[in-house]
Amino acid sequence: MNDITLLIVDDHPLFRQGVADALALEQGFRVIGQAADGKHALELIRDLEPDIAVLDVNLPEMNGQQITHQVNQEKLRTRILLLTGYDDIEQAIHAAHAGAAAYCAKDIQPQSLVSVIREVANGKFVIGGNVFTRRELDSWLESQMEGARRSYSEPGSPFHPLSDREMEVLSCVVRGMSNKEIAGLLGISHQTVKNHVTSILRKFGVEDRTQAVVYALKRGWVKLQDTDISKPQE
Amino acid sequence: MNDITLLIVDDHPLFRQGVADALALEQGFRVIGQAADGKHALELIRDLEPDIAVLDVNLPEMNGQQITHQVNQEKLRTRILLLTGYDDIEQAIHAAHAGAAAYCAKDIQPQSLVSVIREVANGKFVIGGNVFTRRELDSWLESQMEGARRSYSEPGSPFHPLSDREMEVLSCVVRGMSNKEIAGLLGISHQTVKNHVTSILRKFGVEDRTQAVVYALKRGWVKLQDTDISKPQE
DNA sequence: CCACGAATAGGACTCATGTGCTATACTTTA
DNA sequence: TAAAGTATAGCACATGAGTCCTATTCGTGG
Repeated sequence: MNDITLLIVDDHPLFRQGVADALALEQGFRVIGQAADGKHALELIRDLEPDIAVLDVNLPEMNGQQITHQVNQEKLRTRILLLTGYDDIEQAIHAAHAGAAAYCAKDIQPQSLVSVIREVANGKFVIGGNVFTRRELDSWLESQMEGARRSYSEPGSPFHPLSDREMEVLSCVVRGMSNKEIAGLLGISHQTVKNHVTSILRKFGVEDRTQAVVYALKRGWVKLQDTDISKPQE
Repeated sequence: MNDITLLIVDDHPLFRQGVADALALEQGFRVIGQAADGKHALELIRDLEPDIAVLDVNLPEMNGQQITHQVNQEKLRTRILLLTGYDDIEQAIHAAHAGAAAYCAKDIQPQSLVSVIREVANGKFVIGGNVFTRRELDSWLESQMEGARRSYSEPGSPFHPLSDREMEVLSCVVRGMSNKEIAGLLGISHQTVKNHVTSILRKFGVEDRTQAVVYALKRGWVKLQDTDISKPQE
C-alpha cells in the first residue's frame, strides 16, 4: 500500500512543526508540503493533490471552512481534516456540511491525530472523536440539525452569507468599536451601521454584538491579531 | 559552558512538541520538562529550577502572566519567556511589568525563538523583537507608559485586580450572556451584575462589554474553549 | 471594637443597541 | 426590461447597558 500523502497548513511555524514531526515519524505517512495561509494552501492542494490536508480553521487570507468548501466545489480528491482552537459542536456541524472529513481540537494528543488520519484515509469521517461512515455521518447530521435549527435557521443558508460591507462592519465590532465610531470610520450613517449589525446578528443567529464577536472568533471569520484596542494617541 | 535548561509549557501537545523539537536539536539547549497547565508549570519551575521557562500566556488553571508574577514574587531563578497568540504592545508591557524576560508571538519562526532564548540566557530582555538590557528595558517601559496611561490608568494598579466574583461574571460575559441571564445563573440581582460589570470595565480600562471580551481573550484571563454559545435545548 | 474591602441591591438617569418599517439608488441576473 | 440583492438612510420604539448614588451585610485584620 502506498504512503498516505499529507499537506499541513497552519500559520504558526512552531505548531506546524509539531504536527509535521508527530506525523513524519509515523509508519506509512509522508508529509509532502506545508503552508502558512489559506490561499497558498489551496494552491498546494490543487498542485500536489495530497491524500489528506490538515488545515487550521483560523487562517490568514482564507479560513479553513472556505477552503473546505472550495475543495469540494472543485471536486478535488484531497480530503480535509480541520483543526480548531475553539472546539464546539456547532462549528463541527458547519464543517461537516462544508464537506470536511474530520474535525478535531488543536489540543488533541498526537497519537489520536494519527489514528484520526488513518480513519480518514480509510474513507471514514471523524467528528468530535466519533468515527462515522458516510451514511452514519448523514444521519448524525440529520439528528443534530433538530436541536440546532436556530443557528442557521433556514436549511438552504449559504456558508459565508456576509457581504463585503458586513465583513467590514464585523471586523470593527470585533475591535470593540461602537456603532457611532464605525459610522465615522466607514463614512456612513449611524443608522446604516445599525442595519448592517442587525443583519449580521440575524445571519449568525445570535442576539447581540457580544455574541457575534464570540461567534466570529470561534469560526475564524475574523482574528484577534489584526485588532488593536488602542486608540489614536491624544 | 553548561547547557541551557528549558521548561516548555503549553496546553496543546502538538504545539509543545513543535517547540520542544525546534529547541532540542539546538546546540547547548536541554529540555528538562514540559507541562500542559499553569499549576503544573509552577510546580515544575519550583522543582526543576530550569534556566528558562517558555510559557504560553493563555493556559488553563493559571495564566502565563500570573505565573510570571508568582515566579518573581518567590524570587526563583528561572527566567520567563512568554508566548502569545494575540500579539499586542499593551500586553507586552503588562508582561514586562510582571517580570517576564521575553515576550513573543506564537507565530515566531523557530530560528528566531532560538536566538531570543540565547539572549534571555545572557540576561537580556526581548520585547516585540527588540533586545534590551535591564536598564534599557526600564527606560523603554517608562517611555511606553506615556502613551498608554489610559489603560491601567492608575500606576499602582495590581495585575490581577479582578475578584473571584468578577471573574465569574466575566466568564459569563464572554459567553455572550446578558446581564439578566447572568443574574439568573449566579442567583443574584440584575443590578449586582451591572455593578460587577462596571467594576470590570473600570479595571480593564475599557468602555463596554464587547471591548472587555476582546481584552480578556487577548490577555488570556478567559478562554473561548470553555464557552458554549448553545442554550439548553427547548 | 472599628475600619476596610467584598458582595449585595435598589433608584434614577443617560445613552447605546437592536428592531421594524419605509424608501431610494445602484448593480447584477434572469 | 423586470426582479432581486445590497448599500444607503431616515423615523419611531423598546430594551439593555452602563453610571452614580446610597445602603446593608459580611468577614478580615488592626
